[in-house]
Amino acid sequence: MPELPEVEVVRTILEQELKNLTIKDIFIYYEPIINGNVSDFKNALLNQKISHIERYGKFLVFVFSDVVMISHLRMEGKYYIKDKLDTTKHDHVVFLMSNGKFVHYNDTRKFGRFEILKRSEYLKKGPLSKLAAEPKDISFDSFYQAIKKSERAIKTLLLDQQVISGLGNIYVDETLFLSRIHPLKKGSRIHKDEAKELINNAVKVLNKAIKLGGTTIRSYTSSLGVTGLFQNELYVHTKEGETCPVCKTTIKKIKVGGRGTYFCPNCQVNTKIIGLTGGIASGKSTASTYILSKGYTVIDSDFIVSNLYQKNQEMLSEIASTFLIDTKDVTFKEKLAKIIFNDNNKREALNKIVHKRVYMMIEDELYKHKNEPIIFIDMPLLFEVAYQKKCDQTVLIYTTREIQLKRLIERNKLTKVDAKKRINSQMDINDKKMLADVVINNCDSIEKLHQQIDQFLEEINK
DNA sequence: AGGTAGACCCGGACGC
DNA sequence: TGCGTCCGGGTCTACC
Repeated sequence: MPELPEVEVVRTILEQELKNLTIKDIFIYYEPIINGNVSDFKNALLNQKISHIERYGKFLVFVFSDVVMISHLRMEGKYYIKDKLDTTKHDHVVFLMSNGKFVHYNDTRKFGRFEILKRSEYLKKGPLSKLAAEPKDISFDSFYQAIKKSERAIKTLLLDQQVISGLGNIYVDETLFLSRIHPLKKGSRIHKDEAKELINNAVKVLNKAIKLGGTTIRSYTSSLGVTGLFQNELYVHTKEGETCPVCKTTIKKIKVGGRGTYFCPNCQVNTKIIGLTGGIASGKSTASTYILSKGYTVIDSDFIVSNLYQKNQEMLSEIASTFLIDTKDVTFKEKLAKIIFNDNNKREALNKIVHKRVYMMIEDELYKHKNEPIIFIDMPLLFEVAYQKKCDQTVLIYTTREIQLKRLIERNKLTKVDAKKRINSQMDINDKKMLADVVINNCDSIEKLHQQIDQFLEEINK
């Protein structure tokens, strides 16, 4: 199956053999292989001289003076150059060249396609206009933006020629394996550093394959039927049931976007993200401490926030200029709290400044723990900021409003009025109950709380 | 509207 | 041998 490396080998050799030759005749044996009108196709090419041959992703482009012929080999397209017309069962198009040689296009499954476009617009119209750059040329930002905004599986994204071009099924599996990324991981969850690794590894995989394809091609003399040696160098693709070369775990096969997908379940983990939340004074911290003691990573968003307030000068100066307060003042946080608790617009403005930084730090934490199958994110305002869409599951630690109020007054030494205000600044706990996937009732003893958590942990590990 | 999943094309390989 | 099923790159279509 020709992928970018094979297509590049074919391009090099075809250009070598056909440059500056003129097409003298064309024989077409299977018409659907031509996109558009067949006689237009012939007329456009007859007596035209090949100036050179380009390649974009897996597309070959034969460039003539006024037109180009785009050729895609799809699954099994091959070119053979022969001294006489010598068609076999799967030859569908033959070009007679001005040096008397016959260029045979052979394609067992007839998936390949030809198309004629004007030389002046072939990059603006047709299949090449939508093609993204290939790994070695792609701008990191455009690639990262494209995957970041998508909820599609990273495997599907890497196969999408509009996201990055030149990678086929085999190369994507190999690239993901080298990058230690699960094929089903959502694009939006790919960390910046992972995106960099993906590009680097894709370049590596392709270069290696070009090298190996290049060595095979020398054994072919007049034909260009490229098979390549890369299949001997695969780590995971087609290796279902064999052991991972890194960790000896059995390689698994699944389907992603209808494509057979091979990966190592130990090296390539798709972390399950569980959002842990609760109303203020609902017992969420007790729960998260317990989960932590069971060996799970719990990312504490409150801790991240207080860290930002202590250390992130850039954020502090943004707050200072937005709210016109002195962030070096020891009572600054109390003053800020007062401002936002009485003004929804101001609270939103502060959230905007703080949240984007919190999310980035959470992503960094997730990346640090990317090999763990389950990670909790402890976030009091999870539903308020709609973070559930970034989680696989949400757990609410629930108590009644009455217990919440009582605990808050005792714990924070607040007046009833102030405690109520705090509670009211959050979403109603009963509304949260509706949004949560799992509700853990903490109206009773700590033992009962632990018991329910144990049960939950058992379930998610099934 | 824009993103996404699935059908489609085709014949060889493989399992029963 | 014969029949059914699977595979796959890019495009098209249908569906939210």
